[in-house]
Amino acid sequence: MRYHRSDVVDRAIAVLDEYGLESLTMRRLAAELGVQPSALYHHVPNKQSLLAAIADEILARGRRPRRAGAWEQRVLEVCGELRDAMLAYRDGAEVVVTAHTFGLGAGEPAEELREALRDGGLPDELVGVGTRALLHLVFGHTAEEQTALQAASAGAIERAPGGPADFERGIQLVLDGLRSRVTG
Amino acid sequence: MRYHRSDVVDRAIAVLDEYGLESLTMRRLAAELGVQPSALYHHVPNKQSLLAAIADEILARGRRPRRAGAWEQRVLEVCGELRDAMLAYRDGAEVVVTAHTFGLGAGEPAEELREALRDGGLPDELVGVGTRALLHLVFGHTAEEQTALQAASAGAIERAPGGPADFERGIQLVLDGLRSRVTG
DNA sequence: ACCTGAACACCGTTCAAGT
DNA sequence: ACCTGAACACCGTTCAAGT
Repeated sequence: MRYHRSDVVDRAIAVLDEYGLESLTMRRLAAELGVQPSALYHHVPNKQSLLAAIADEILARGRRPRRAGAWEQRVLEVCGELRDAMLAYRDGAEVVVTAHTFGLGAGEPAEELREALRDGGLPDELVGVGTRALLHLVFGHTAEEQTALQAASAGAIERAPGGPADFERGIQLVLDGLRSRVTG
Repeated sequence: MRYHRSDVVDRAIAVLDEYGLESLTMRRLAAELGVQPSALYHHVPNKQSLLAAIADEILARGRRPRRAGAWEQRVLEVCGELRDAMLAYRDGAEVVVTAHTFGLGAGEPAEELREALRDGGLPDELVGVGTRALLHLVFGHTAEEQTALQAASAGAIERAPGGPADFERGIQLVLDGLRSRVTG
């Protein structure tokens, strides 16, 4: 059987979700596809770019139709969508955050946030600062929440610090800061 | 010659700073110390805990005397200290952020931020949300800034999006959000 | 175009044995 | 207590050769 790049990415996400990031090796993925490890390099230049493709696909799968509303509402919607998308797969947050830190992927959601802030009437400079702040909050919170969730489900009964309520409160904090500059 | 745990951590930081995180292997570190790889396991239980110890040490080395001042000033001071500490070593941000995401280390700076927010008269619930938001901002911004800096110095002449000015603006955004709830 | 087979240059970690 | 030597069970990636 012959595979395409998307088959490789899809199967990689399945392996990630079932066995975790540390088990997602090129050799393991190849075995899962019934193929030699070297065959993967016909579909993907290396592991790093495969991980970037996985990150993009995880975010793409989490996309939801946008309900119109005030710009603050749109920001909350985009941030919530990002969080849900990452939490939908085991180690999803780690993969997405790592890819983003190294300048790969997550360009689309950033653009959507940027637009919302522009619609809010913020000066260009604040749009950039605000967008980055929101993304860092979403990524940081979700990564922490996911490791806590996974640790809890693995038996280590820790406190659950995050959750959707704390998540929204953090975003609201930044929104308040932004609002105080457009209303002031 | 016989080593102690702190010698191992110190040498690991030196290797990290000179050759980068991807070159910091147990085998490489052992060679650097003139010792067999297995010898390291007498000083450290595994690589993960070594990385956690490195993260703690990097933050400890960045500690500065605290100048008294308003609580907002103290927050800015702590955040700036964290950023500088991470930027002081190659891949320092990645090591510290990863350790923090997995629930290891960075407990001390979190406590200091928490105290500052309490001194600001914020209700307990906001102290928690605010502290986490500030940490995520600092970690996210610094990680991104460091990869950009290192990519730039490696020849890929990218734009420098971060820098201390953008950093402070992001923190100020959260401070504004917090202030709007204590003054309101 | 896509894949196999075989190799290269590595990893983290364990464990009996030495001093 | 600290270290050696040797092994175990893996990695990512390359490359000539096949179809």
